[in-house]
Amino acid sequence: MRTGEGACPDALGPAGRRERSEVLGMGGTTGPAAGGQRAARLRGVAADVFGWDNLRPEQLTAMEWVLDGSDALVVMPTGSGKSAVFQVPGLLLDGPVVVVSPLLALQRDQIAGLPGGERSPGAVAVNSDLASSEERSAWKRVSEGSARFLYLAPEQLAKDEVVERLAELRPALFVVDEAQCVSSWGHDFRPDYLRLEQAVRRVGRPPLLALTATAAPPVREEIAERLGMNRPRLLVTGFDRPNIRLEVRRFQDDNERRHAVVERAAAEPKPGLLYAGTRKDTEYYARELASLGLAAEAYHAGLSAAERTRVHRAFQSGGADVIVATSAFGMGIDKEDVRYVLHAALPGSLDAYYQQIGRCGRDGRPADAVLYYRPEDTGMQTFFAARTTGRRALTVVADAVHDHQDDPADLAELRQDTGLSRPRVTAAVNLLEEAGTVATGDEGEVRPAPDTPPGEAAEKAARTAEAHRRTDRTRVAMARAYAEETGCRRYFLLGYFGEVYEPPCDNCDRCEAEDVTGTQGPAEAQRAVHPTAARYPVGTQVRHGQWGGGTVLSEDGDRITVLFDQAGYRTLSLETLAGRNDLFEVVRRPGPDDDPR
DNA sequence: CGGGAAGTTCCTATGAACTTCCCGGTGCGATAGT
Repeated sequence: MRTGEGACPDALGPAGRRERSEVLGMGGTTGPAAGGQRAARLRGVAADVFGWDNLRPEQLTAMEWVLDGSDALVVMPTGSGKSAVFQVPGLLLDGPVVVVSPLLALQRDQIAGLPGGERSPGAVAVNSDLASSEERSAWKRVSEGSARFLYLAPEQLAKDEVVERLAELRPALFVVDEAQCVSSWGHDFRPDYLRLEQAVRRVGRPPLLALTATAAPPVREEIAERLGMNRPRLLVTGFDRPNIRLEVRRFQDDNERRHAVVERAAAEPKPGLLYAGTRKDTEYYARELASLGLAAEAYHAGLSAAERTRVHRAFQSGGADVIVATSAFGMGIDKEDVRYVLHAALPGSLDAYYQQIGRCGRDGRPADAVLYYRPEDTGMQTFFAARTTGRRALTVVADAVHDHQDDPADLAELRQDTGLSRPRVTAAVNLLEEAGTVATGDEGEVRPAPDTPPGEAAEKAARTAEAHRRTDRTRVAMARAYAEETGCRRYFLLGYFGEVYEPPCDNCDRCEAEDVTGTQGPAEAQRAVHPTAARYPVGTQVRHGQWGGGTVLSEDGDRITVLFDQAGYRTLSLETLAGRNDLFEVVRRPGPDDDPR
């Protein structure tokens, strides 16, 4: 977050976002707390230590929750002072604050952004970059209290010695920053994200605070559940970014698409971001744009650390016109004046898409988010969604857990027994545990559930993995549905994030197309753009004979999109459903005071 | 799941059409070698 501007971070104003916050009781019962004295103390710390003279009401509310010791999930846009929510109350708590953050570079930036000198609240990061003497001194600073904030990647908390040290220090607060990673990375890529609950329990179960800029309702629920939050309070500020113009261009031919992407990137105001689907494509587009005279740089995880740092700096300092990147680029970027985000391929989910396009137009001035789409793009995303922990690994790990029945093994021992890599063993245990066939104890030992033979355990875990695959595939399907949407794109996108929105937005290609055609459009399209008479308003609770209970996310012409609790996202044809009360029924229509999730 | 490079077939041309095979995104931490 930005510091040193002498004011509280407040990006909501300039960006023109709707300053609507919702305090949603996911279990908690109260709205903003009244406590004037607590607010005064928080304001004092904000002003004296950080130099922020104003706190926004949302920030203050969340800070009071933290001070109260409640678990809380806060969804706020990047640059809106999210970090302040733990930094300010953290200094009023009795004990160190653990901050779990996914990238070491992000940890470095945050620590560097804290006030220095005498007023420094003190912050250290412990990770594999440190020499052993540096590591010792970092821990010493935390135990002496000269460092209040301890930044860790989730992998650190998989180590017994780290957990034991922390347990002795009795942390006063446990923060999970970029908490969407729990859902997006925890299942396979970085499985230690799904073991944070164990770690929190083992360090004395301090109050939990999860922070994220982008999380659709099912992601929020997964974060709360996976972290083991206790009746968490939920604060969500408005998602809409009205200054970002939404557009999708559809192509049959790949070469035509490539030309169109290059032309657009070259013609748009600078600077911009171009997301490509593969590393190879980032190099291709960067080369093409460079040949047109643009300062274009490719960025992906295959580059050396030095090269990545160089490109990152060039972007931040304004020395690059366009960065052509894979999804590796972006987290922690805080640049105000990005004018466009183009996608040369369909992303794997709208969660990823919204996060990526959210990186333009932070100054509130007009910006473009354009998706260049081919139906074939879903192929690669479906391929990624299909990869998961295999049946073989589940069987081997379930057997190993069972063999240790009388002398339970921890993850390190299971790794030795099975010969599988650390992430694979962790992912397998996560699945077995989610399926209820093993349980992890307070010492990190993994025990089989009573009366569950290993074969059955592996079978159940495989079914759990299959359910995750199905959900991932429905996320790809939703990204595709956005690309093929015929009504207002903002309405569709915000519906995905559980936000009620009244179209037309007049700032997307579909709304503009309707304006041009006037009343000549087909009745369906008219209804899609002006669905004031929507038969199934956003938030309507429904029940489907095959897919069970769900929530309506959007209505587009003769189709509605529903998020089913078990079956994921589905698009249903109203024609098919007409008169089939046995197949489909409305359980509850949203009222004015309803939770719009 | 789909694209693209490399290999194979047609059967006696010097390329075109087909088949096979491999590849595709995110980062931590630890290890091996300078």
